[in-house]
Amino acid sequence: MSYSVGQVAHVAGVTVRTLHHYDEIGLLVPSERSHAGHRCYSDADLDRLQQVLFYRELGFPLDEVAVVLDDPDADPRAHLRRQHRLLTARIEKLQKMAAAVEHAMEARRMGINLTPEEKFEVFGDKDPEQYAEEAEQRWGNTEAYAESQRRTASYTKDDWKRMQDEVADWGARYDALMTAGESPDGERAMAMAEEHRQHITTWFYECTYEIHRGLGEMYVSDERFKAFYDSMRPGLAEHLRGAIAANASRHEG
Amino acid sequence: MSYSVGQVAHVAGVTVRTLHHYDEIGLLVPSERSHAGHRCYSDADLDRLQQVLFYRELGFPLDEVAVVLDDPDADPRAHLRRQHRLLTARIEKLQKMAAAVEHAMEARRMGINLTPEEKFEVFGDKDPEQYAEEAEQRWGNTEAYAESQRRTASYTKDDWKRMQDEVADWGARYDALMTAGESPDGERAMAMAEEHRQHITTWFYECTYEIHRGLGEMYVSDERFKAFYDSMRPGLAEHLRGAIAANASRHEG
DNA sequence: ACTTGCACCTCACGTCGCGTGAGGGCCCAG
DNA sequence: CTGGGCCCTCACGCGACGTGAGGTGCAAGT
Repeated sequence: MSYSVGQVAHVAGVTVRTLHHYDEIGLLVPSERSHAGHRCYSDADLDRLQQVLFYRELGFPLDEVAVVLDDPDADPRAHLRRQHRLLTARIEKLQKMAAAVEHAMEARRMGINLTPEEKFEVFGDKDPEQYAEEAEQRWGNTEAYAESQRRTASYTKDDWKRMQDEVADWGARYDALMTAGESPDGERAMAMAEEHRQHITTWFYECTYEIHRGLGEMYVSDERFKAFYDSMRPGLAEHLRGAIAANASRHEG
Repeated sequence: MSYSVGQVAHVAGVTVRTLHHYDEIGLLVPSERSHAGHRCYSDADLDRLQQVLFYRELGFPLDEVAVVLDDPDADPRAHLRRQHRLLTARIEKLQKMAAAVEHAMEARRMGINLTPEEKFEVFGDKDPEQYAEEAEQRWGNTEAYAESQRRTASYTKDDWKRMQDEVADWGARYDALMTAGESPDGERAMAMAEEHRQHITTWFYECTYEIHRGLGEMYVSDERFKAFYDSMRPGLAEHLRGAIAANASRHEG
C-alpha cells in the first residue's frame, strides 16, 4: 500500500513538482523508493503531507513547518489543537476585515470620509493608540482632510446623487415617524428599518440581518455616524438602532 | 497634503521597499515627485494602496490586482461588494476546514481512521464525486485500508489507552441510562452529553456548544461514527444527538 | 520484436514578491 | 562643516515553486 507521486499529487491537489521540492528540502521525504528509483509514499507520508499543506495554507514558511512537524514533544492531538486555534484566529481576523469593509461601505453611503489611519485599520497590525500623537503631527488636523476628502467623495456622479436623494427621503419619513411617537419596536419603525436594509442591499452589498444589527450598533457608537443620523433628527440614531434590532429579531427567529 | 514613502509605509504596515516595488511594476505610481525626486503619495494613492493590500491579502497576484483595479467599469461600490463576497467566501472555506479538523479529532478520539481522500477533503478543491470511480481503481478496496490504518492508529500509546478507557466507561453508563428509559432531553442525558463535551475539551480542543451540536449531527450522518456509537448500544447515536442538542440549548440560550 | 505512450526520473534555469545591502544625494541641527 | 535622518537608484539574493529538456522503465498495440 504505497502511492506514486502522481497519485499523491492527485488526491492532495498539488503538483508533482511540489512533491519533488518537498523531497529536495527534506520536508517530506518518501519513506521508500521503488526499484526504478520512483518515490513511494506510505500512509504515514500522506498524513505528514496533509499537515504540511495545512500549515502552508495558513501562511507558514516551509522551514517553520518542518520545525513544528519535527518537534518531538508535539503529538497529533497537540497539532489538531493548534490547527483549530489557528483557524479560529484566522476566521476572526477575516470577520474583522469584513466588518471593516461594511464600515467603509456605510461611510461611502453617507458621504462620510475616513482618515487614512481608519482606512488601514482593516489590516489591524498595530496598536491604534500607540502612534496617535505622532499621527497628529504627521497628518495635521482633521479639518484638512474634511476638504480633501470631500473631493474624493464625488467620484461617482449621477447615481450617487440619486442614492443620496433616497436617503434624504427616507430620513424625512423617519423623522415623521418619530414625530408621530412610534416606538422602535413598532410595526412602522421595523418597516423603515427593513427599507434601510433593502437600500443597502440594492446599492451596496447583501446586508444580512446580522450585519444590519452590527451597523445599528455602530450608528450610536461611532460619533460621525451618530452625527449623520442625528442631523436628520436628534435621537434618530438611537431610535433606529432599536428598530433595526427589532426587525432583525423578527426575521431571524 | 501628500505623504512620503516612510509615512505611507508606516500607516499601511508595509516596507518602503514594497512601495518601491509597486512603483517599479506600475501597480501604484505616486501621483507626484518632489523637487528632490522623492515620491509623494496623495490621498487617492493611499486609497489605491489600500485596495492593493486588500486583494494581496486574499492571495491575488499583483498583476491581477492591477487588472481589477484598472478595470474602468468597476466603481468603488463594485469593489466593496466584491471584497465582501471574497471575504465571506474565504470565511466559509476556513469554517469548513475547522469542521474538517473537528471531524479528524473525533475520528482520532474513537480510533476511526479516515481514507486518504477524506483526509485531504479539508482543502476541498475538487469535485468529490468526479474521481470517485477512478479512486476505486487507484486505491483498491476499503478493506485494504482498514488494516493499514489500524496500525497507524497506535502512535500514541499510554494516554491513548487511558482515554479509550474513559470512553468505554462513559459508554457503559450511557447504556445504563438508556436501559432506564431516560429521555434525550432529560436531566441525566444532558449531564452525560455535557460530560462528553468535557471529555473532548480536556483531551482534544475547546469544544464549544456550537461545535458539539455539529458533532452530534455527524454522529448520525456519518456511517462510521454512527456505527461506533451504536456498537455501544443500538440507537445510542440518535439518542446522544438529542441529548447534545438539549444540553447545548440550555447553555446557549 | 519493435515502437508507441505514459508516468516517472534528474538537472537546471525562470518567475514573483519582495529582502537586503551598497553607494550616493538633500537638508536641517549642532 | 560635519553628522544624522530620510530619501534615491541599482542590483543581487531568496523562497516556493513553474517549466521545459533530456533520459529511463514498462505495459500495450502492430
